[in-house]
Amino acid sequence: MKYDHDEIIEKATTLFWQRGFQAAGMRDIQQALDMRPGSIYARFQSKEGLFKLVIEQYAQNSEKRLKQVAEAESPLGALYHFFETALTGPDEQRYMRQCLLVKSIAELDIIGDIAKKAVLESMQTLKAGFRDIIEACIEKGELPEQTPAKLAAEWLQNQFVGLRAFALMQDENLATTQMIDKVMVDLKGQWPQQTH
Amino acid sequence: MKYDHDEIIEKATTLFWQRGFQAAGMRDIQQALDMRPGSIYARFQSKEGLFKLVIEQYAQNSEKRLKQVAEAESPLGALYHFFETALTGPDEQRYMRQCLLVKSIAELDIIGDIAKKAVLESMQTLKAGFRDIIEACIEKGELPEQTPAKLAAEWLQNQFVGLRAFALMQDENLATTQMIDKVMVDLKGQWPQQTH
DNA sequence: TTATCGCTTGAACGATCGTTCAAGTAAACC
DNA sequence: GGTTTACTTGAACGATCGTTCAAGCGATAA
Repeated sequence: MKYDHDEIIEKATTLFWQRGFQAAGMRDIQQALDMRPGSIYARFQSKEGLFKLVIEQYAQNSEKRLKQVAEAESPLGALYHFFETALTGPDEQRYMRQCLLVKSIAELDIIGDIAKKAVLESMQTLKAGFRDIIEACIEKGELPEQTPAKLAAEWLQNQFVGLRAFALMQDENLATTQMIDKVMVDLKGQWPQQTH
Repeated sequence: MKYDHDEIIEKATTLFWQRGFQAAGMRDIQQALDMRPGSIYARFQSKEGLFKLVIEQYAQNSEKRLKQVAEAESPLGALYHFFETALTGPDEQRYMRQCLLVKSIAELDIIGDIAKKAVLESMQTLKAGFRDIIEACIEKGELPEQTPAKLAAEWLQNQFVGLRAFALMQDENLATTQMIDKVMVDLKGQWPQQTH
C-alpha cells in the first residue's frame, strides 16, 4: 500500500469539486492522485466508486461542521459565521463556494446509481443537521418557540443551496454578505400558515 | 432549407434542458433534431454554436414572461403565479423545474467562451427583469416604498434559483408551495441595513 | 444553360473516454 | 520457503466524443 488513503480522497475531492464528476476525466484523476489506472481501479473499482467515497467523506465532514454550529454557545451566531466562511472564501478557493453535493445534483443522471444514492442520502443527512441547528436556536431562545422546525430546516438548507450558486457568480463579497443578512432576518421573521 | 429553424431550436432546447450541455452528445442531438451532422455544422458551426442560440432564445422567452409579470394588474400576485407554474409542473416535465441558465452555470467551465458569455449576459438580463417586477410592486403599493429594489431583485432571483434546485428534489408540491409562500412573506418583510 | 449558394447526407477522422489486463512488487500468513 | 493478498505499473482496448469532408440536392441569379 504505497499511497495514503485519506490523502487520495482529499486530492480526489479537490478535483471533483473543481471540475465536477463528468468533467474530471480518469487521466486528470490519475495525474492529480499520481496513480496509475490499475491502482485506482484495484482500490475503487471505478470512477464512480471513487466519487462515492469522496461524496461520503465530504458529507461526513459537512455534518461535523453543522454539528459544531448546533452545539455552539450561540447557534445563531455560529450559523452566521458558518454561512460567511462557506460563501466568501478567497478567490483561489472560489470553487469551494459551490457545495459539492449541490454541484453533483446537477449531474445526478450521469454519475450512476450508486453515487446517486450516496448524494441523495447525504442531502438528507445535512437536512437533519440544519434541523438540529434550528432546534438548538429555539432551545437557547435565539429563535421564537413557534418556529416550525421542519419547514425552517428545509428552508435554511434551501437558502444555503441558493446562496452558494449566488456567491459563485459574485465578484465581491458585499452582495453575498447582504444576502446572508437577509437570511438571518427572514429566519427570525414570519412563517406562512401551514393550512394549504 | 429542409428544417424549420424555430423547430430545431425548440427541440434542441428540450434536449439541453433535460441532459445539460455536456451530457447531450452530438449523436443525441442528431437524433432529437432528425438531422445529420453535416447539416448541423453547416448551420450552427459547432455544438457550442447551437447551444448559444438555445440559451439566447430561452433567455428571451424568460424575459418576456418576467415582463408580463411586471405589467400585470397585480405584479405580486402574478409573481406568485409565475413561481408556482415554474416550480410545480407535472412530473413528465420535471426537467423544466430546473432553470436552463442555472443548470448551465454549473457547466460554465466546459461550455466554451462564446456560450459562457451568452449565459452570463442572460443572467444579467433576467436580473433586470426581476428588478422591474419589484419596482412595479412598489409602484402599485403592493410592496413598501422603502424596499431596496436592487437588493430585493438580486434576492428574488436568488430565491428563484434556490427554489428550482429545491423543487427538483421534491416528490410532492406541498413543500415547494410552502417555500414559495415563505418567499412572499420575506419579500414583504424586513431588509437588512445597508451599513456594511 | 450554367454558376452559385445554402443546405443536406453519411462515412470517416483523430482524440479522448472509462476501463481492462498481464505482469511485477512487497508485506502478511501458513 | 511458499502461497496469498493487496497494491502497483503502463500498454492497450473498445466505445464514444465532437468534428470534417467529399458529394449531392434544389432553389436562385446571371
